[in-house]
Amino acid sequence: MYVLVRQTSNGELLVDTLDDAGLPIAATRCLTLTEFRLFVSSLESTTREPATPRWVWEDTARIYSVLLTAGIRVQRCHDLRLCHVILKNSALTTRSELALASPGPWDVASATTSDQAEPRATLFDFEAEDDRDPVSSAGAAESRTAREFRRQLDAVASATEPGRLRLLLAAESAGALVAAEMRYAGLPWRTDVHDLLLTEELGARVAPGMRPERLELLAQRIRLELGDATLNPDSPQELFRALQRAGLAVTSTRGWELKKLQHPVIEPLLQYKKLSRLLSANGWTWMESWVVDGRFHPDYVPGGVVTGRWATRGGGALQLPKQIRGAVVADDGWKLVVADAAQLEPRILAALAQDTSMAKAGRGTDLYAGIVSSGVVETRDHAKVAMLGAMYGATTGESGRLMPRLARAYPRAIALTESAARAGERGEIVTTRLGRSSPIPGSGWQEAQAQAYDPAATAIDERRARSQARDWGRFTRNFIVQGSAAEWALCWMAEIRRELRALPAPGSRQADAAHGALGQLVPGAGPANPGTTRGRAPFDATPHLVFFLHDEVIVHTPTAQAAAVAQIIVTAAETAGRLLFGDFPVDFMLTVATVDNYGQAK
DNA sequence: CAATTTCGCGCC
DNA sequence: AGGGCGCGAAATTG
Repeated sequence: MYVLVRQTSNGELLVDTLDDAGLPIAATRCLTLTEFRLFVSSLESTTREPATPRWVWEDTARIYSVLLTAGIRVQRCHDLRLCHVILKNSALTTRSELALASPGPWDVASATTSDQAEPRATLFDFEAEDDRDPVSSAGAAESRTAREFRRQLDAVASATEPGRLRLLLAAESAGALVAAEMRYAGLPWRTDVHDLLLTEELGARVAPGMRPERLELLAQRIRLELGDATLNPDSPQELFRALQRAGLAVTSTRGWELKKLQHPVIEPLLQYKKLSRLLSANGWTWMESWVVDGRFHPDYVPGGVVTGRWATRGGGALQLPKQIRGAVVADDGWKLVVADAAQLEPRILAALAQDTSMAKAGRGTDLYAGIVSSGVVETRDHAKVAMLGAMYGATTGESGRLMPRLARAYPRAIALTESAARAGERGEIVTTRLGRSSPIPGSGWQEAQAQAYDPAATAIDERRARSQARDWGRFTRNFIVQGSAAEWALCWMAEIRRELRALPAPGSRQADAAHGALGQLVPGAGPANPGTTRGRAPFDATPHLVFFLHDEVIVHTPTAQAAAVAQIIVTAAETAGRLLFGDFPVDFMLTVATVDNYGQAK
């Protein structure tokens, strides 16, 4: 069963119950949030999967944040905006009505800021009456939203491999739920620990715009070594000129270039860059702007990257430097279960290519170590560099030299990456395991290629065209692996989320009920970080996902349930592997750590 | 002066 | 010396 939900401008919800074909089976109802909460709980508590309804809406980021704030959680959804993008571009649905239609409102770039729980104007900015499609075959009452949903169902049903797309759309939508829930719950963050870490590294906190002591001392050493008393080491231009004057033949001020040089200024300069980065990216200013009531609430953007990876907006959540991960501390009586998929992308590649030799190298062990013990290369480092080179398209250097050996040992895997690269060089699209396709190269790219075939083309034209073609080939080469890995990760998270919700509470029912009631009714009740004043949502008292980073998750859990959580995460990885690759014998190994703070994990 | 681009570096 | 990002400060442009 599907239930289509639309927000009106006055904060009420329009609800349509739909059959499996997406056609309404009852009149539209208009519910307040309170009425809707009762509606959801009546449907979700009495029915078990797969009878549980799938909630269909335009934009999870927008509507679900409102629901979460009202204490409403759902099990499954279909995010029309995210699914539209997939179906519009997928090689599996090219002949569908949806893909063939000229660009419409569903194709506009999402400007969703999901900035807090206010119901904003929706895509169509509709009042109840405006959202009607007069030409709909289902009758004048069918909304444009419902019509889009039917278009999506049709596209899937007529697809080359509907099963894969169905899984992809479900996983993408589940990811959107997870993203909204993680943003809502937030990552436990101890500002006092963060401050301590910063003070150890940089010196005591100073006013914004000032340099903390250790940074100032380093700046003075740099000025001394370069003989420039007024040098501002934050200015690449000034620094570049000062280095030139000191006789250092640099082409930039990048750290990796400086590392190769011998000069007394190099050591303090590299140190300065590192600390300066810490201060500006994750210093006290960051802490004040992004940590609220002991939680860091990044805005995750599912589908924010063309490959299907997530992006984030605000706070740089996908780049939390290792230096400050110690500030991510579990609440008293709680633990963090940190899990990351070991060598995820090579394993994905092995399965994509059905390369049993490569899969075997990773069975029950570190995949790179397995490549070494198979005698392909001598060291783990070589195995890693070679594999990364194969997936990213390295042609030169050490990685390039090792490639032939990899190609001999794993011909199927390497052939797959090569064919993806060749397709991209020809301007063709490539497609992930579940059916997400790469974009068509832009008009500039295509013109440059066409121009190179013109009889009047110069050698420079040809060289530029070849170089751009290779660039796009590296992109498509990586796309199939990165994109399929993102799909695996979505399935993994969706499974974790589902199993966490089904986890029975430990101990007596009374204890659990008391805990839940306290958490719900008493602001600040329950385990809390120092400084936590926010009331806790009901589900915040049970294990829940708090962080995701491409191939890594963190679950915040009461200590008593940590072991069960770890088991759920491991089992979910196996399930995700089967969902994507069926019986193909590839292991998706995890490193799992149950810790008090994120800094202790690996 | 504000808006936009570039640089450099953090993460996977 | 290769893929994907986001961000802050400096540098440049309008």
